[in-house]
Amino acid sequence: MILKIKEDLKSYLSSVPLFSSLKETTLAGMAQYASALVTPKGTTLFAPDSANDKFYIVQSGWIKLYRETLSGEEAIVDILTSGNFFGEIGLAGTETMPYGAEVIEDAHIMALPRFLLAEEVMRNSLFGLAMLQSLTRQKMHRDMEIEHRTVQTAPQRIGCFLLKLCKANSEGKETVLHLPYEKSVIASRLGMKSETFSRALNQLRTDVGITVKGSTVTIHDLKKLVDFTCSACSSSFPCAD
Amino acid sequence: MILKIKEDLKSYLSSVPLFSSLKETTLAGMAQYASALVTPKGTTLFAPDSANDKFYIVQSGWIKLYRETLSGEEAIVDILTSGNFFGEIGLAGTETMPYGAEVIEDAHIMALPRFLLAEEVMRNSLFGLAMLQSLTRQKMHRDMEIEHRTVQTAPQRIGCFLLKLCKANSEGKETVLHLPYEKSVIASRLGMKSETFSRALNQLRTDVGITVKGSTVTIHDLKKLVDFTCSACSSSFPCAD
DNA sequence: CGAGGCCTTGACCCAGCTCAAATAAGGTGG
DNA sequence: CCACCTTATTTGAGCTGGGTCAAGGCCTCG
Repeated sequence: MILKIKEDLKSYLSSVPLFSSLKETTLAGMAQYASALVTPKGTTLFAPDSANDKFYIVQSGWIKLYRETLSGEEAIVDILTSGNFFGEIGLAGTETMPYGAEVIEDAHIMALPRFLLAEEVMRNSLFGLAMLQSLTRQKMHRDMEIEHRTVQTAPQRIGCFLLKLCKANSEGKETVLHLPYEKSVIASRLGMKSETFSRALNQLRTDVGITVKGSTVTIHDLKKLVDFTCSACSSSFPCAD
Repeated sequence: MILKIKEDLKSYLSSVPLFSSLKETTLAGMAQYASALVTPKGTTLFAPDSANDKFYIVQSGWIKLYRETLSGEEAIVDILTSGNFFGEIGLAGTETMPYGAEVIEDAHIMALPRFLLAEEVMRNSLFGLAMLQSLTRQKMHRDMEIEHRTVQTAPQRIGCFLLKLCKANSEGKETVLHLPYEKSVIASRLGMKSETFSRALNQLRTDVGITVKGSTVTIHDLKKLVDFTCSACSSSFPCAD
């Protein structure tokens, strides 16, 4: 399922914000070791608790990071897309990944051996700082996540998810957007079952006026949605992402 | 409520694991700017969303980090004790803290201006790496937290909490331990109401044989507790903390 | 056109929440 | 050290959001 293609890895790497402080020669060195993966939906990059010494950067598509219990229950930890990275966990000395990674929408991914990162952190403190900032921000998102799951209802969590999707084009009375991956995955990402997701979406439809047709959602009154959603959150729309 | 005492700040700083890579002179420099706070239970160090430019290291006692919604609901993000730190969030450029910090058991805390950290990260990449590892691990804990709240029942979450408390002295058939802070805070930390906590603790008493007297808990059969608790988790006791 | 995946709906259940009241546990001043 | 007040914890009763189980509906792809 995993193809490797050789093209201009270096130029891609240089376009990744995280790597903006890297010198040309460093990027070239990394490109030597990097591989580009073209992975179709359904590909498992690695299983939970498997050994792994790579660092991944998502170029396009969607990747799900998840943990699962002995009894087979799954908790989605995060869902990543273009520009996001994962696998940095090994920096803390862990040899195995505490989560698994699966492609949920056809993706292009770049993989680097992790030792390159550690080396670069030691050599280039600007890069270290960039990593630090990124992780700090990620940790904060987890905190938000925990808050959301504690204080928000299912329809509110969905509202929050929709709002994040339309951040960019928040102007105009009517916003049309596209759910980026399967509803059942969104449900699980938001910590609910898909039946609940379905019903909660209906509730949003009648209560705050959105229209759902397949994976297309139209928000007719943004303000109404914001009021409904953010009333049970510590930060309000447009919130720190 | 906050007293400043001048004593040997530097020697304390040098004993903090996070700072193990710092040179004597650096530590001395930091000590110049550091202040030691003696804070009684109930002290608010800073409110959610307040501006703050400090980095805190807990020497003793317990600190609660929390977020709260407009309607006054509170979600506890983390509870910290000796050796833990917080306030690093500013490294990511945020000027305000997305959470508040309150002392929940009399504490000694060290505060440093945050710019010292940023400086040191730039100067000393070993320190940068240490921060990075620490944050990586913290992020992973958040992931665990999210998993726990999704897949574990209330009694299981309590079991998990108890197991963490007796990690150190896990030998011996009978383990006696002390709840480190108020039950209502533990409840909230575990994402449940205190009524639920109380009932769930009773359930643990009858189902896995523990004894509760005030804030003292006796575990009569560790294995039984582990079996009960960890069956709905991706990692088993003694799990990566 | 048929098979297999998603998604939705209905019926019912239950863990955990809410409201209210009774107890316990500290903490304070005398 | 005691009486008193305040705050934490426990318990009871009843409710409900979201889960479970099972049956269709719908869409995609071979």
